[in-house]
Amino acid sequence: MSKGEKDVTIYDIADKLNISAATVSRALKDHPRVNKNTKKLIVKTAEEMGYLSNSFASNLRKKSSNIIGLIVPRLNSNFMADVIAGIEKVLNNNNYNLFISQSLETMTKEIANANAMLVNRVDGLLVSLAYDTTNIDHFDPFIKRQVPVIFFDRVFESDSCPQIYIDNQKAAYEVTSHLIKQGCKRVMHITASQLRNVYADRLAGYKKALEDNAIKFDESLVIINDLSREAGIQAAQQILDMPNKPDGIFVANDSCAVSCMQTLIKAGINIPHDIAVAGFNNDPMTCVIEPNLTTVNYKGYEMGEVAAKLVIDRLVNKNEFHPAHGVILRSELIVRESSTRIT
Amino acid sequence: MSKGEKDVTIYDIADKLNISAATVSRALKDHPRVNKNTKKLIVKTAEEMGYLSNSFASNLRKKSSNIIGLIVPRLNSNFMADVIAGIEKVLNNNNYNLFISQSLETMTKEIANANAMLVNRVDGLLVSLAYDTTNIDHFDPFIKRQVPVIFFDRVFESDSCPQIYIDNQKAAYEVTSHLIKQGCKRVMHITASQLRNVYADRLAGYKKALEDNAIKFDESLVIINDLSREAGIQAAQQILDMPNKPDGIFVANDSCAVSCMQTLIKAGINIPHDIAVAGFNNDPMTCVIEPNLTTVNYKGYEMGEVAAKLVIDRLVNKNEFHPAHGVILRSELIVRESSTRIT
DNA sequence: TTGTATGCGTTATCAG
DNA sequence: CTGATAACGCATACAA
Repeated sequence: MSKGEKDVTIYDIADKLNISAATVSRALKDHPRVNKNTKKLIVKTAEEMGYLSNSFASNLRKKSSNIIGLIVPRLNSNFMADVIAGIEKVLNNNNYNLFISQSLETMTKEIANANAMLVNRVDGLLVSLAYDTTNIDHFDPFIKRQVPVIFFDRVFESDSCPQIYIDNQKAAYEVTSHLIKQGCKRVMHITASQLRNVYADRLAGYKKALEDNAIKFDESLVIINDLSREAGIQAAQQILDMPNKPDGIFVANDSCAVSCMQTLIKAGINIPHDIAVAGFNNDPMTCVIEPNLTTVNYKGYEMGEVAAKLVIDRLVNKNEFHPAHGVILRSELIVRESSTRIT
Repeated sequence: MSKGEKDVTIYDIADKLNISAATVSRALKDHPRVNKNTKKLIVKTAEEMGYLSNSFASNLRKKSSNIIGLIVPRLNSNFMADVIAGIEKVLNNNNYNLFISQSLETMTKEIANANAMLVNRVDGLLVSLAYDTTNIDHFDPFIKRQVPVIFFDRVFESDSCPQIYIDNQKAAYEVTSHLIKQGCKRVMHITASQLRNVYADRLAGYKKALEDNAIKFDESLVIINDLSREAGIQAAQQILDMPNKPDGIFVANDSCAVSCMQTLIKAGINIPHDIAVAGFNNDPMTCVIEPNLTTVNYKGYEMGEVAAKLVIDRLVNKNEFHPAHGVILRSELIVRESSTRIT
């Protein structure tokens, strides 16, 4: 071991100042009952000696890490970036750190991530679920240890875990109704794993809108894929092969909607006149594609803030009764040219 | 404290089995010199009792966390997503965990992130610098403590920190030469903070290409901004106001290039015929904009892998001499319609 | 306001 | 192969 110098501890500071380590510890934690002058002196010498509190020891003693874990399907979306920014702001303001990981949409990796969070003893966990997660047993160890687990966006019904999300059914209802109002008679819906509330609810909202407009639900107009760019291209090809094409498409996310649109346009389809298209999420890409994509906007930043506040609240008021179990946030339909037939 | 049950420790397991805690510890760490049967028994009872190793204690004892820190300017780019995926793969295979944070392009936040990493005692640090970072003093504490710090993409010249990047000057030279070959006489360059190698080098490559083509460098054809979407729009407006417009633009990233292009097109400029445009990074957006954007591609995944391997190597071969100080990765020009005038 | 003493849960050393 | 024991560095109950 060629350690340059051994780490400075509170004992080293205590020795140097001829006081007890306890006083040093208290001073550095800004404990109220310690003499102002000695406190100042201790802080100063600690600085001078290059002291760094050993979080391992401190955590061991306090049995808490001040770290919040975050597990999301993917990091590289604008929505998730906003969520994380919101979470970070709140956590930083409350002296917590954030431990981030992504499941890449697989339950296997989600479980691995959860285990890493467990091993590293996060004080709380914020989760948005992967596509194929069928159960949430991997979060049981947290619940058993009283570590709050909070779901956001892609939630899971569970008494032990608060949930934060938007009214996906209502949003999808609005999108579909809008397409119908624009004259669409055969609206297709492209979405993802029905295991996830966000996609199941959007399908439900789509169905409800059809029903309310006296349009019979047609199973063959629903495509379930992974909403990737490639899946959008494939879906478009499938549509192009249909003898009786849809005249409207509601895609459950923007990037898939965009690649689908591109492929249709290349094949000579006029959007919105032959087929009107709408997406979901209000990704910046929606304003790059021509015609600009109609979509649903909801604020990730706010969702992140709410999630972080909620976990902190659980941590601070550990033994209190928490009535609020779910928080529903606002979303809004943004109509653009990809679906505008009537002006 | 209403802790459901106290955490199970190796002592609890030892008591139950009437053996020593030392043996339990060894068995759980798969130490070779422990009886196969007792080992099996210990592992089984640990499982049954819901034992979870206390990483605080373990880390304290071992003086290492098996956590690698990662500080990046932003998480929400495709490039960074690839980098992170590469890092994660390598780290996971080597039993390390990843602690991610973003500086949001400010040195202030970068310093805060570094401090968090320090406090949480990461074993190594991977960094891509923020726009306005003027020095790397905030990484000194790591170096002093022999914690390896490795820069990638946005690097900083420093003897103590290995660096991984692409040859930005060469890439920019190729882009600029390409535009010139397409007939551009007045190529504009839009880039960001010259504190960062990636932007300084790209400007240098741009200048070199001009020089080699006997085009005089014109200060007024260089715009330095933050390469955001908004900056792209502003730059376009500035261009539209110019009496003597450029006939080519090389933008140092794709999202700024795209918003700039959009604004120009809306104003009636024909791309590529009035102005040819090229970006940098090969973001998916480049294939959404019409005409598709010429750009430079480089593999983030690979860069992540290399960075992670390097940090692990430093950790494993702690006291060895490490000759390789920098790694330069490959990049390639991808020509698309936004810059194609000659076919 | 300060000091003393102890334990947090592991791992490593040394002895058997 | 196993056990006893001593750190690791900090925070707190209790005593002064």
